[in-house]
Amino acid sequence: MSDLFEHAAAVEAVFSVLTPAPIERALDYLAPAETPIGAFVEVPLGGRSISGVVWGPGSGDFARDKLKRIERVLDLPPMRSEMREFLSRAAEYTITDPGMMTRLATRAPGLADPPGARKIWRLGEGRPDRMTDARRRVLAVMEEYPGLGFAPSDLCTLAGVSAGVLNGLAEAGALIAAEAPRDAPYAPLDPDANPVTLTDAQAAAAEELCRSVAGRAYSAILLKGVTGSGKTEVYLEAVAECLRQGRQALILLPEIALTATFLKRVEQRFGARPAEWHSAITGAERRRAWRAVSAGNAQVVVGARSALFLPFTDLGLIVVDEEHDTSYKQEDGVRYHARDMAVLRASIEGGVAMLASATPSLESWANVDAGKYARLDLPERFGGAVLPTISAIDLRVAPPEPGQWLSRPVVDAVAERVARGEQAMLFLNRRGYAPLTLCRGCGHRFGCPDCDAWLVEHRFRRQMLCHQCGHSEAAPSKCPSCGAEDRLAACGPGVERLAEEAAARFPDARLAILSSDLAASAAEQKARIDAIAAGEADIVVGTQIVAKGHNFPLLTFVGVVDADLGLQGGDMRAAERTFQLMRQVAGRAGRADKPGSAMLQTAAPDHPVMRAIVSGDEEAFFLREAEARRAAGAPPYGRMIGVVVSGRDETRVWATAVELGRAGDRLRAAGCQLLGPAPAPIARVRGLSRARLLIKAPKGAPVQSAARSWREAVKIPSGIRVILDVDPQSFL
DNA sequence: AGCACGCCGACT
DNA sequence: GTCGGCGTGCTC
Repeated sequence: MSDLFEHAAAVEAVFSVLTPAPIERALDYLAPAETPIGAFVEVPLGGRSISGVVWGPGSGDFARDKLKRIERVLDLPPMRSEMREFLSRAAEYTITDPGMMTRLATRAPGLADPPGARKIWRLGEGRPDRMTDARRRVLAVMEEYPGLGFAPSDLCTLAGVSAGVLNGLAEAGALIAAEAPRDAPYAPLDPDANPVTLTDAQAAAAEELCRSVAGRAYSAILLKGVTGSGKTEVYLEAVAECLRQGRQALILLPEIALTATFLKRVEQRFGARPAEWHSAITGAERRRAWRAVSAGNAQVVVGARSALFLPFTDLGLIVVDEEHDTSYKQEDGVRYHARDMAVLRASIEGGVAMLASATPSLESWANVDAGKYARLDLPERFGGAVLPTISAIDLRVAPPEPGQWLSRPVVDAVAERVARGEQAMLFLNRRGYAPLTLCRGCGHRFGCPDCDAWLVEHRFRRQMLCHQCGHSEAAPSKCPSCGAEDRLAACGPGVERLAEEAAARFPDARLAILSSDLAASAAEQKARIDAIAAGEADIVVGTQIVAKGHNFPLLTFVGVVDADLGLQGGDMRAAERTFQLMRQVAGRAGRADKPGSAMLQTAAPDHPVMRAIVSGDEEAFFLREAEARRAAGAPPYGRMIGVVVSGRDETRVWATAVELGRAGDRLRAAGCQLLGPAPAPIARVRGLSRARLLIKAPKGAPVQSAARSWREAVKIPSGIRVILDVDPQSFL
């Protein structure tokens, strides 16, 4: 009898399970019929056991008698349908396998472990008979934090001992094993803990944002505020409203380095520390955050782009801070753009996507123009400060002296600031001493042996470096081709050479150079920046690392040595990137009581970018750029898929026109439009090669399989990577 | 992604 | 004669 009942209870059904493997579709498995859709499970696959998510009812296209059984259902809340839809659509859009996308959503350690207690060590009364150095170190750590318990692994790390030492101490009673609750809860955040006083402009913007959040429905808003306008205070008001609504909020930051100070700010505003999520947090913290988000107990998460894949239960707001920042584009592994995925997720969750920036991306300008995003402006700098005045210096009219790079007006401006005891900055976005070295005897040019770039001389390091592939060699004393000595000529400037010129021009000024390769560590870099901010330099010579984040309160002048630099090289985004970089760099100059100024040395002052930077009419500029993109079918107006091919091999012919043509025909047959440049150059690539096939594909086109067949057709040799490059589009 | 199967070079 | 390189293909 009871046997019969048990059989009746164990009715099995077929489910499709998505595994974190690059398989195009979910696989069918048997499981008890009552297994919930979305359940986190373990399944057998290819002889081993891996995690998976029950994606839906079985497809039925695999013989039922060949199906394997789900091994285990994990003790976790099932993945919500919104999350499954998000992952499916994100995978579809980025042309990755849904399993690989799901992998991003299940990356937390110990998810399969039962919730419960974990073992910790506490300090006991006993002491071992024999005291060793290692034992002393352990006890010293314990005594430094009296009353605290330590996880075994943490204690080992802190004391620099192996696990055996702890066991010895435990035997002597010096350490006592105890249990601590796993995953301590996050302290509740109070939206009204520490309200800040806002300016009228801030208050008006905050009110509008709060209205959107209170609407509990999808919307996307571009919050445009110049540097120093107090964007953060404003969007934290929206976070406060989200808390009042009882919904979760996610704040994305482009760089991990920014999270520590940001967390303090949030803690200050809401009275408790929010959850933190990025690649640098510990395993325990990761597990804690994932579980708390999943249970709805983490109200606010501050994190990097990967935080988009956390299992929120009710996500009411996603803030994308510095939305134009290129680090939101994930380039390795699964490729996605966090800004666009944030908008997608908000639209599925019924929440608000808030994109904040002083220099919005072209995509966001275009989406505002198309009515897809609302726009809110914070026009003033906090405290009534004004933006620096920006002017262009026509290098054809005011050329620097031969062998020099600074024009008269820039030299005069620097001299004036230095004389007044203020700080001046010279900006050149090129590392090293000179971008090209050649022999005046025989004309030999120093090129990279591994790729097709020139070697850049780095005089401080006494090396020749390839900025493309990283190759380095010692700086030469004579020409390797003709053997001539003293005939090597450095062509063009890098920051090091610029610093040399500045030192010669201003021998009494204190000079500082900021370049990513001149600091041994991140800590040293920060120390250098802090020293400059504190006034320990009169003239700062720097590359683009000066453009981001760091504040230089004494700086009142910025001279851009070569404003045209970024416009070379046919990058689709060259103009908008130049605009953003110039505005960010120029924006470093000036403060509330002392307006700054910036000069851009350019050979093309009539170029639309230069005119836009000088006039400040960025909306018109970006919309014109967007129009050009529309004409080319480029993002954000067409889904653009590039097949990027790169490798380091010496490769002969491995992509022929015929083979490309076949793949091309398939794509054209599917309604795709192939845009140049076609990857024909691949056929004659030497060294590190990059070629790009741009495809404008209509929705639903079989791009994935076409790209695969292309890859198969061209018989790409080993060592060559083929990746699909997906550019952003707007959702809805 | 893993992992097994499978076909060509340098070794006990 | 094998060990082992990683190219190709499959996983319910």
